[in-house]
Amino acid sequence: MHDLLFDFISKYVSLTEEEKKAILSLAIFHSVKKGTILLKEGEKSNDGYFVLKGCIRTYYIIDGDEKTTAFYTEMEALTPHCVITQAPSEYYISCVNDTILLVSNPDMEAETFDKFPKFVTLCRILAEELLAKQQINFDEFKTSSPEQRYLNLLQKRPDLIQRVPQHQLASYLGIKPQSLSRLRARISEKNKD
Amino acid sequence: MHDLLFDFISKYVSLTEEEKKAILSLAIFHSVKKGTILLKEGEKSNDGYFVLKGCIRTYYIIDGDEKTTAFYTEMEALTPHCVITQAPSEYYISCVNDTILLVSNPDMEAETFDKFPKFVTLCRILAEELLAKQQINFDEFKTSSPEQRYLNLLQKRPDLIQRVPQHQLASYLGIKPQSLSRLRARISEKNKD
DNA sequence: ACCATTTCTTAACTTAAGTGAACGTTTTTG
DNA sequence: CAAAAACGTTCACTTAAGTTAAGAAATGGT
Repeated sequence: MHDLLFDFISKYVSLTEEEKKAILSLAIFHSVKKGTILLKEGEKSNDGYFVLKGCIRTYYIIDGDEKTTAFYTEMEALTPHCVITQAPSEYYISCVNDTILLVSNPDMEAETFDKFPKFVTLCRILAEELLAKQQINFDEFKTSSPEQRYLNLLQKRPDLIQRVPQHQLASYLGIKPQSLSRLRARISEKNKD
Repeated sequence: MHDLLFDFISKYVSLTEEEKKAILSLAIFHSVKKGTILLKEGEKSNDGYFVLKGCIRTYYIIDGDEKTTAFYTEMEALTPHCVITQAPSEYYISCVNDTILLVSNPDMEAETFDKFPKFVTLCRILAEELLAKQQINFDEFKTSSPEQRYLNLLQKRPDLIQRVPQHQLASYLGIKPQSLSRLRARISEKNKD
């Protein structure tokens, strides 16, 4: 499990043994059961998450129903908006499957940043890279139809379609569950020919 | 013009006079005319942009027509995806209005980061903050209809509706120019009562 | 193994966005 | 200044998503 983490980090900066130890001494690993809610709307929290195994999602409750807006799987990081703004959260975070997480918080980070400036650079690069990736995602979303978005997801993250319930996928694609059902029927109708 | 920049930075970290001088000696200010193309699809570039005054946009050309996906106005930064990936750009960047830009590149940044570690922290915080803001934007986009998105824009960035042509706004809202026209007519019809 | 709940699909109907075309208006530019 | 190009609106028609409701299938808990 630790190797997964260090292999990932080594893509960005090289760590000494001392630095690896520092991470392990500070990092808090959590095993979380499917369905567990990590953060609720209205709550304040300082926890950031890094997914080592499994899948978590963010969702809103609007007019009584859930709108899932993002999924985070292996080697993806989520710093909730409320950690940045120090305001109550606008959304929920919960576990789609049994998940192993690394949980961080700003105090712990500040300490590490002081001792090992390299980590500031690591976080800067990660954040910049995520930002660019996120922008491309958003661009693709804006410039394509629900059907194209679904086909695109099928290509790029087929794992999600396996492990995530349809109604959660639907709002992720920006449509209603019934529309996703219909859209899938339409596609498999086309593929019959 | 410099004051604008330093006022902005001072929200995140405090700079000594020496550090301010370092920025000014490295920073390259550019005045750019409306319509100028800063980056074309297929080109490689290492330039990042920080908008001091005016407005720039990113757009794709898909099936022969422009799809505008983002606008950057005063005190907003854009690091093009191709700077991160070192691959040819997928999109164009051009000036919506006459604009004053601060242009940076990784070499220059690396030098500054060495001399003043404080700038690494500044960039980390900015990137993390932008990432969180961007996520909320994306969430709002996914969970609302074109009409809601337009009304939302009217509230949050009324300046854009003033200075940006309708057909650019339309793709930014994820719809066709004709649909935006109709949608606006629908809204003003409602407001007559 | 059974019941309750949640999830997924289907269908009929409504609403809004996409499409193609026409037309008036504004802006550009030679 | 005049012609051309770009832009915005409107309209009729097509296509796909939203809505409401019902029932089938899968899942979970005891």
